[in-house]
Amino acid sequence: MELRHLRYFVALAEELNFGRAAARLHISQPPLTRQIQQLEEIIGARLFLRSTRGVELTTAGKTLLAEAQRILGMVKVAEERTGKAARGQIGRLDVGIFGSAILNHIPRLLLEFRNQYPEVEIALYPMTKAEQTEALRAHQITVGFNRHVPTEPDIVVETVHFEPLVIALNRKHPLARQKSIRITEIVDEPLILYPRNTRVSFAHDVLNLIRSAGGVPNVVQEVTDVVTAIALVASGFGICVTPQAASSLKLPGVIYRQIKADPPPGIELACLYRRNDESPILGAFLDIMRRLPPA
Amino acid sequence: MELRHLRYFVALAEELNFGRAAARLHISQPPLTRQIQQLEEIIGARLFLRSTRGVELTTAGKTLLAEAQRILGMVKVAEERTGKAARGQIGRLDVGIFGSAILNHIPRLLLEFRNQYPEVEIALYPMTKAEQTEALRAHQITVGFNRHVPTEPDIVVETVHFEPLVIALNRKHPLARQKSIRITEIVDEPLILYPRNTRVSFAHDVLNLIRSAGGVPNVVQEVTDVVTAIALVASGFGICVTPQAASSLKLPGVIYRQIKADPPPGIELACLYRRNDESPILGAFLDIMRRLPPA
DNA sequence: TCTGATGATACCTGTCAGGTATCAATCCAT
DNA sequence: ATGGATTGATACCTGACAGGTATCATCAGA
Repeated sequence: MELRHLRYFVALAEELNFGRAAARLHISQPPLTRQIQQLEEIIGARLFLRSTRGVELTTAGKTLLAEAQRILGMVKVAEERTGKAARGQIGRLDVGIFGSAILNHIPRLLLEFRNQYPEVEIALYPMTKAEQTEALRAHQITVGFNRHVPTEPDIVVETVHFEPLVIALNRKHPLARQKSIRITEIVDEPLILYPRNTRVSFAHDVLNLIRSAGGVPNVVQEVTDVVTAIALVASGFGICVTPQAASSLKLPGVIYRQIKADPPPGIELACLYRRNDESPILGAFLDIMRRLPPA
Repeated sequence: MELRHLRYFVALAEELNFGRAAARLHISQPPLTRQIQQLEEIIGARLFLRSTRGVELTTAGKTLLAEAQRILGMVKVAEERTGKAARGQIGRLDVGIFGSAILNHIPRLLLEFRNQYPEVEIALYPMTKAEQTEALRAHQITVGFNRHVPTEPDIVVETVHFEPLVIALNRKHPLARQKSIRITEIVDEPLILYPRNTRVSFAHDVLNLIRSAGGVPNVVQEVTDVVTAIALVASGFGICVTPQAASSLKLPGVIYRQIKADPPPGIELACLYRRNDESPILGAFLDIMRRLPPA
């Protein structure tokens, strides 16, 4: 049996007249007669009762009509869905995220993707950087987000977003009068380090920055969250280096200053995916990611 | 798109190798290559990633695979179901029944039909004889059962079952010594008539029998149910003419005797259906009905 | 009885599915 | 490196068959 048989059958079942059905199918009447006869032979049952003033469905014909309409509908849906899948408009995007990475750029990105591809399901999996690489290789996730930038041959690492670091300091601090501050100017300053006890974070970058400027980090306090860190700055405990996003946290007595350096120190949010991944959903996602304007 | 495309696609998606898939389909490899290319053109999307050591499904291909398998499954089911419908193995049989008619032959018949055609749903509608004819014409029922035998040009009436009438009488009655009794012998006997107040019943037949034998019915009591009638016979009120089925009701002092006549008087259970009804379910039902041995 | 509508049949033709032969690309064993 | 084996793609031919035209048989209705 071929879909042609079903298409012809449905047309005839709806018109109940060979001539009209044939016209609707843009063929002549004899081929339609033959195809219907053939279908009846394939099924092994008479589907129509013919008379000189039209045709009528048999019980078997009525049964097949319902089935045929469902099948033809499914074929249409299958064509559309397959096309959509090819264009990345349906399916699922599995995203590996690394804890705090979700706080900055990513929500906007996912929101934009969801708006443009509403039929793509987005699944988020919190996992470490090592787990992300592994999960990518095992096809458990399609993209991973991470701050770190490792280099693996089969995994592409693409920078999504660069967020400069800023220095938070008390308004009474002498350096507060400057628009921007050099790292060398703060090497001896009492430092509030955040976050603490986290395996990989920009805290390491901050310490390295100071060391490479020839200083010895003078950590007076380690805290787990950025709010506490800034509160300590407000109280005059010391200064704190944070991502720029934290500067939206306005506490009395705290001001934020850019770091004067070339290139400016900052943290990079990177996106990881398989080098040979041809998935149209990934393509669509990367496309949006690359086009998304910075906040 | 044709089912051929889907069949070939599924074979290739499962084998992931043109040569093997072609062998499975009993065709050679080049036509398969061409049909798959054609399908990709119809869908407007690449379905396979080819390499020199086999093929791999794309995202679109994976989507289509699921759809195609469902569609091909449905086609198979549609063929089977249509064939079954043609053979009367699925569908519904709507039966009109007339009150007490259900008590005798019909349960056995319906049970036998259900055993042979378990996938046919049986619906019973109690209705009068007039309603049955009407319901048949309106295609609300497929068969009706009735005691009466009207003659309508478009409705076929077929006798299902003939049940002889028997005479119930007290063991002390003089006629009780005979094996069988003539109608002429009971024309003057006190008669217990049952059922009463029923529009169409064998009670009329009983009265007509007596009248045509030259008697005047001597009705001493009318009762609504057969148990009361037989109880009155046991008490010696009179005799009663009942369908043979009632003789299973054994009360002390009551004996049943056949009626000697040619043809023997009795009641006919008839089956009604539309003369032009070609429904295979009806055909199957009538077939079973005609073959069913008497109780 | 004639007419117009219906579906079926006979026969022709062009398309296309499927065949064979062969190629190009890649991998693997030597 | 290199030849053989394996993969999918291409070129070209052929036969089956879908679809065309012409026509028939049947039957309802005027």
